[in-house]
Amino acid sequence: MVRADARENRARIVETARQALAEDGEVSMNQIAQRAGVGPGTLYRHYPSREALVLAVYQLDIAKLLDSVQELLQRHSPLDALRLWTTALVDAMRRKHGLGDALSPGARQSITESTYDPVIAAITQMLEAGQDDGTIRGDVNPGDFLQLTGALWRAASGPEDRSQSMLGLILDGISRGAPA
Amino acid sequence: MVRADARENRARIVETARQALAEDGEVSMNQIAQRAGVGPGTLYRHYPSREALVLAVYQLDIAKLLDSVQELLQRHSPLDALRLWTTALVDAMRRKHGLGDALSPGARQSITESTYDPVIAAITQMLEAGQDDGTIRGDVNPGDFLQLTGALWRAASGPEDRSQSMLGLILDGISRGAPA
DNA sequence: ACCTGAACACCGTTCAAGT
DNA sequence: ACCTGAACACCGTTCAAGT
Repeated sequence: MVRADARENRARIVETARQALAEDGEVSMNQIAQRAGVGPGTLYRHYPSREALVLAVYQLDIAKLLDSVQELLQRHSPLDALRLWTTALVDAMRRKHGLGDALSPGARQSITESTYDPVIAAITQMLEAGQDDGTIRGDVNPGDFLQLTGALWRAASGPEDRSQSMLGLILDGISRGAPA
Repeated sequence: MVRADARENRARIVETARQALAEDGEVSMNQIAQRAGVGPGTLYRHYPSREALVLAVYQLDIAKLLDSVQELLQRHSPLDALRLWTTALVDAMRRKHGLGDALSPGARQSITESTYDPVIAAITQMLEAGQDDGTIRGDVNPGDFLQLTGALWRAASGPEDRSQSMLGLILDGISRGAPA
């Protein structure tokens, strides 16, 4: 039986860690515990290592990203929604890789696999919105788009971040009116 | 006036750090000091921060790399020498970037600039050796080759390391007999 | 002019004691 | 069933004391 305070602590810890890690990727575990208003022992009870915590944060990031699709499509054009969403996705990928060798290869792979299907679904949804209103070409494959996202991440992690202009090129390419 | 023991300590510290960091990129400063047989204070007298030390190691790496050209050309064919040398260069680039945000952007840029000319000279030397014995095309530009090296580094730092097969493609491309 | 090593504030992590 | 917080071994870094 999981107690209510435990459930609330758990949620507050990830949320706090998400903010703290966004501000400074090197915040200490004790600082996160303090900001979340729990003892260090409680933090470790829920997330037995730094790796486990950052992994949970990444999964929360992805979950929030998936939830954001609806709102983005309501407030922006499909192309702009796709641009904002992809930028956020690349940021999350960078943070995951920021873990460096602290993350076991197996864990990294399994998390990537477990998020593949919902990510494809989100991309599909935005592409279809653009196809419906005629701003995006009908022959764009969601898997291809995700593949290009990998290139964006590599560019963003490179010597100088050229990912925004690259993303601009890609979005031009999938726009209706662009040559096939 | 710089004392003899100071000069020796300095040299032994970088060399020790080079080995220790190669074995484990997260060795502590105190461990390095102990392995080098000096007190932590001495380490910090010569290299006032972790960043300064790793920077010095990187410069030593590059220096050793430049010195190795002669020997590589004696023991291997020009193409093999170029392959081994480029692989080592990409490794050094990866280690430099492994510093992450711990390295100030200015320091990273200035070190890259200061090593540019000698690196070009080394590449030129190996290309010319291959042109002399007829195994490398005569129209290969050293700057172009170095540019491609950047792509290799990005590939090596990516999700799966494809840099060796990419390097193979590049070397095939500059071989005599390959179409222009 | 340089080296030594004890010391400082802090790190990630653990665990006995509580409720 | 869970939380607290003192404690452990260690971290990067400093600095008074020595030679």
